[in-house]
Amino acid sequence: MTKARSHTWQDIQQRIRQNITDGVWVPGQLIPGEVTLAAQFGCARTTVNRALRELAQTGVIDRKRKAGTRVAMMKARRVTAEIPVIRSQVEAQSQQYRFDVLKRKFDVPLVSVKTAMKLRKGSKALHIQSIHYAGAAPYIYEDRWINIQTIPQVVEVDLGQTSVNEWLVENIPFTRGEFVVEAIEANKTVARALKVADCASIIKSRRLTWIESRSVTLVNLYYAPGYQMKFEI
Amino acid sequence: MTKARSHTWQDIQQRIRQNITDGVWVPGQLIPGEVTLAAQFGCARTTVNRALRELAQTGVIDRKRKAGTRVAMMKARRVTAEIPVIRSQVEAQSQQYRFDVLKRKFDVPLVSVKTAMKLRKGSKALHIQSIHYAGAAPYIYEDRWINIQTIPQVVEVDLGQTSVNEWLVENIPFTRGEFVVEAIEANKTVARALKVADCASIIKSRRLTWIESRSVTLVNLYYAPGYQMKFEI
DNA sequence: ATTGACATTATGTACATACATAATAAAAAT
DNA sequence: ATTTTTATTATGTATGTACATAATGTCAAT
Repeated sequence: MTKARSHTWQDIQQRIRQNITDGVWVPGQLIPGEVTLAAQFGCARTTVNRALRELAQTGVIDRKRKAGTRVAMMKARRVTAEIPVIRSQVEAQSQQYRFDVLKRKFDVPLVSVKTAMKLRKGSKALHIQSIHYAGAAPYIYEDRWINIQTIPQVVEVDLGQTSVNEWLVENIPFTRGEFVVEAIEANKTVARALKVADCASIIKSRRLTWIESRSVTLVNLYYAPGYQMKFEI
Repeated sequence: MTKARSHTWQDIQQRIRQNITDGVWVPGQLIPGEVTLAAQFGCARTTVNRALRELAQTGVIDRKRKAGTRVAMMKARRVTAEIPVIRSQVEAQSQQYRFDVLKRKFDVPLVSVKTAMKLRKGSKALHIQSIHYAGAAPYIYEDRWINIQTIPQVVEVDLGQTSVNEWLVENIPFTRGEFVVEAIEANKTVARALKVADCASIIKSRRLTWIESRSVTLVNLYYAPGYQMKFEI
């Protein structure tokens, strides 16, 4: 019996992981309870609990009260990505960042935008269109709507200096939302903005964020051809 | 003084969140220490710790020993998605799932594949190409390489019954890897497989997974036009 | 002024204990 | 046989205590 005398939850977690990757516990199988494991590893139950809790969070195991803990079937994999502000993305490639605001205007949004953002009938929203450049080349074309009911302060922001995006992430600290990615053929507007052919395949992302039940902003981003979105598994 | 007499870490977390969204604590600001907060909320420090720990994990706050805790500047947003097995995706749309294996063969992979998977020079890998259908329509075209050094058992699997993907997720429990998404124009092979025009814009994803330092599989998926990939923020 | 030793401090963790809660199994009532 | 009630059990959480660790500031030695 080798005694690795470290009872950090990370160590316990590692040993549990080991049992799974080594096939000691196979997917679907019930693993020993917390008390048993604690005794086995010679640590407190709370430590085992912490180790298991984080494994459940990342989807390696499934836990249910009374039913116990079993190795996940992994019907789904969780992928995650850090989506930095565009400036950082560009500068990370050691390229010069620059952006142009093409339009900044209060508009009555399209019905699709209005319903998505739960805007009141007839109310206007701030509509901003801009191009982000990496060096001389267009990098991303941005088409954004902002709910000025939720964020009235945004009206005062000087867009010559900071992009709305950066202003928002620095001043509106906590939002939730959805992020949808699809492939499209560039339409005329987008093609002209990104300086690509009309039928070019590009990634479009659509992000809608909320504070509580109030929409903040709806952003459509059109990425220049060749853009890769990277995730971790 | 209203006393919400619940000291669950979720409640404490909610109240801390509230302070951030309400602008009581602005981005970059140092917030009170754990002991202070515990006294304020009338709970144990460990409970505050749990609440703050999870907030740090999701990137709402930044913590450093001795330096204290401050509201994050949110330079980047974390997005996550559940990527289910294709069968589940199709069946979730209440459509019939079916797949065809076009090719299943041991090949010496291209150099790009070989280096990405860290395969030994000249060694073969299992190469599988298949089409996944949603109802009658092609849904995803799959081009996969499997490292048979890592997963020798896969050679025995009957591909008529279960797709390799499903077999892998059910039998190889714990892998890490990367997942890259981009927009491409369908080439001849893909276009024929998905029954779309040659220049059609489609999403291509490339997933490479590892067990420890041994590659498991490299999968290129080509999604039918219109496919949307959804993430949570 | 710079370096190094040391104290200070806020977060991080481990543990024992106690109780809460959800899901299940067993027992009782219909 | 079916439903309802009750007990059981494994996970989930809260707390006090103790100590670990990393980062910072302080003060003395050079």
